[in-house]
Amino acid sequence: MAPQKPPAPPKDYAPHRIETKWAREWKNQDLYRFRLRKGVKTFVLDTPPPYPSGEFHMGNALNWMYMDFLARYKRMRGFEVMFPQGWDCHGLPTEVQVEKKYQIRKGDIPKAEFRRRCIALTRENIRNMKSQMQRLGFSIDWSLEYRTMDPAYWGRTQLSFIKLYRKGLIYRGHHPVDWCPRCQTAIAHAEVEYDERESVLNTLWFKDVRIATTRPELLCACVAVAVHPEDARYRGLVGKRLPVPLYNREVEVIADSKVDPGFGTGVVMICTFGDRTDVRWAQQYKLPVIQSIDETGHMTPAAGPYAGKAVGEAREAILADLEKQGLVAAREPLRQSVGICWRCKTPVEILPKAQWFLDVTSWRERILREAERVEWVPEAMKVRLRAWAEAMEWDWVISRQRIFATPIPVWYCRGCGEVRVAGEDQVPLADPSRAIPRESCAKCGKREWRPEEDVFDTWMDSSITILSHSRWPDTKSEWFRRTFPADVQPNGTDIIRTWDYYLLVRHLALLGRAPYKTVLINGMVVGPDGKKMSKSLGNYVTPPEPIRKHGADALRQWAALGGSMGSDIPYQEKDVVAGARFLQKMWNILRFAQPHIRRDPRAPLAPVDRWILHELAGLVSSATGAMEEYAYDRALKEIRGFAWEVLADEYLELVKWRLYGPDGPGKRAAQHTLWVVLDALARLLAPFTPFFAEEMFSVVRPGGGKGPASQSLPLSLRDRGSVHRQPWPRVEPSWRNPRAAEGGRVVQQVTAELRRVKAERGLPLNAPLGEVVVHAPRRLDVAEVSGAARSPVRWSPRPPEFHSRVQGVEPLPGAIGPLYRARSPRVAEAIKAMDPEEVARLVDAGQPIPVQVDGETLQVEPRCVRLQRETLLGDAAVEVRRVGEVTLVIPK
RNA sequence: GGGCCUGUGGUCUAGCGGUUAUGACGUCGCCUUGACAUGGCGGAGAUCUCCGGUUCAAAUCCGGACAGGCCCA
Repeated sequence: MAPQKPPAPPKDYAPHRIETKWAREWKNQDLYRFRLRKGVKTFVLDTPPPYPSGEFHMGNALNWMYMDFLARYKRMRGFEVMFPQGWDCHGLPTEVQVEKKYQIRKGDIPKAEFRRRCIALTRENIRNMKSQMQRLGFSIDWSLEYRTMDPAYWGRTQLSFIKLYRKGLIYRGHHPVDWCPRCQTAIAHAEVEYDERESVLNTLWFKDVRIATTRPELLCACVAVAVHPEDARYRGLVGKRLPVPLYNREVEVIADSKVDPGFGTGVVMICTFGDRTDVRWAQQYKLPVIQSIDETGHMTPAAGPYAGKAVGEAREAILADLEKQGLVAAREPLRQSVGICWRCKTPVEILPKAQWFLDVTSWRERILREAERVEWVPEAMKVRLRAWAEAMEWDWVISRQRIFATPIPVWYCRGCGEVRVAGEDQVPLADPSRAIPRESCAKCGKREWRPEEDVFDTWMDSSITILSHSRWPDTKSEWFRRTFPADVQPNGTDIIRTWDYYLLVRHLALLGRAPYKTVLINGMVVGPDGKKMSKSLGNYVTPPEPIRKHGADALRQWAALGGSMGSDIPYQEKDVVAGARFLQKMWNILRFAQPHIRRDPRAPLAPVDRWILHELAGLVSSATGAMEEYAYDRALKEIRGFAWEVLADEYLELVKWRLYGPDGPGKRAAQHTLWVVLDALARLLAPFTPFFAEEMFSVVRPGGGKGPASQSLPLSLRDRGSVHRQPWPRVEPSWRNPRAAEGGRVVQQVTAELRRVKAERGLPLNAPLGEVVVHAPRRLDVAEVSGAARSPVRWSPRPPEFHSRVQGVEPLPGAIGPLYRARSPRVAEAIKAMDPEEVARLVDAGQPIPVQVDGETLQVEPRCVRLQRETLLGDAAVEVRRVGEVTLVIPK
């Protein structure tokens, strides 16, 4: 069959058609499958599993786009890349969604049924999010997909619990915990948010002492009163006992320097527990603990007549009674920050509860030391983790009172309360109540066991993701050795104190080593107004909208160019539009080039060909450097700049005359050079605009990996190979040729200048100018300039026939400073004061310039100055232009 | 209240010891030239938040002030 050219591409780039086409092809090819291969280095990303809320938001998108740039780049650099994807399924938000959807409370139906509904909803949400992720073109290996709600996954959560328990790092204890009365569960310190709320500061009479409190309902739990030890007003008070109003009790007055004498009256009551300071004081002074609030946020019998009332009601009732007895001295509004539940925004209470804990406080130093050894990008983010780890004063509460979560595999002896933890061979254990041990209690001999009803904190699941995909606990296998620890842990600034911290703690406890080598931290997406994106502010945009309007490749460019790694990125549609325009420009370049490109390595290159290859070499090395530093903004900016300004605006204009001209060495050189440049560009663009790059690659190499362009029928992706399986461009030695490149650069500069002259004269680009005389010290490729400018050109080595006058001398601080240090300003002044003609004479002769400074004569080297020359017109019939060392004379 | 980060043309942003201070969007003028008017050429527009200091030299380093953001209390 005769060779046949592929049909000409349509005029407008249609991102949807192209992107969906390649997405489909890639899916069929299983392009991103991770395999262990002999002699091929692995590169592992441990990706944070998103919570399947049903919506993949812009912040997720930014995070994953960074991961994808990295994964694609590393793959092209020859690594076998593991880019897994998982889902952090368990958790309160899903329980709340299910309650809403079915109009029930979770206690209304059997737990197993409730769980089934949670699973069904999660599946649906995952489906939605997954399709959004696929539309963005992430090179995820979906065969590694995991869900924390699958037994294969949460079995590992249980196994890790068992192992840590045996190591003595997990214990059950009776500790104050943060408790959400609405969700009726303990929550971790990291799950407590703070919110400024309006409340009332009440000043109450404790006999003749006034005490300020925002929570009078805690009077029944008041166990002491505290003042600052140096507060002169209360010196006599310390050690005395004061009666608690309404309750027939007396408490001691203690002195502690943590009391702020400026707050209220300088006297505070200590209640178990109003806040974290109360917890500290109760421990320090061994105060009794009175639990006044129950799990549902109602007063306990300890509150006496107020028992059973909700906290808010109790507060009002107590205040009313205090007023009646004249015990309220003052009431004033107060703005204070209140700890609230991250999920439902209900103020949290601190309650003493029996819970499971993971020890993190006793080996804090070790955690800090390991964090120090990890590479943080950007570096400053390390401080956040360190500060968080240092401030950790409570152990991590790992038990929760929820339904949709991993069960804690434990039973308690009904006789003596002895704890029995499941054996490693019993996991995954779906329901401890259906697997009651048959053995009798080793301690008391009784054979009745009460199953644990609590479940694990979701972070217990999600902080072992990497163990799931490195197939722990089989730590001996090659698979494990080559996939653990992860090379990069990418995530946002917002989850450093949770995700990065828990991952570190967990793996240090379990395996004695950090689970990642590098932590890559991205900033948050903010709205166009610079504020955090939120639905209530009306600046909330989700990826499908810009994708529908401009395509995924355009949105990906916004992510890459938005700013440097770690900085917050404003979402602005105009940036996405700019990305779409770039692709349209590239598309036009490609449409122009397609009939011309042809691989022909033996064609003798012209100076401009040398020049663009030299520029390409510079682009490849700086883009590579930027990619290595995760500086995606810099890399893409340079690639785009090269394609638009160097290739399209300059090179194409320079070689059109050759490409349109008759066949010959010059034409073939241009065809080949164009092919080389486009082939490299397709690969450079691949990490950022994977869909477009694939399309471009299919145009550049329709006939397969090495084959020349436009010489055979287009092959399928399978036969040709994907651009995403190609090596990242490297600088070919033949591209580096500074001397030849310099000749080409002069041609480019001269031609650009002539183009400017035409533009200024209102002439079309292809209009002739009349004979142009180019005065240049080095021989010039006249044919090239002449061809590109469509004008006769003559080269003359002699300086032009006009006189050039030296206008001034500019001292160069960069050369003078290091040589003359403190005298530099005076040296520069003295040079400026000299006769420019005289300086020019010396400089032209290559002789040092004698400069008088501080009564001394310095011999200043010519390289310390730059001459400013002015060319004088001989007669008015010509226009004179200077470009570097070159002078152009153009007929008017 | 504490820690960290950031203040660069109208807007967003790069640069982080000697640059004519980058680019994008916007803006103004000229130009339909055989890939592209979603384009080309040219222009206007920045005392690099302010005040001190270090240095021959500071947008860049140090201190302080002011403003914003994030995280924590």
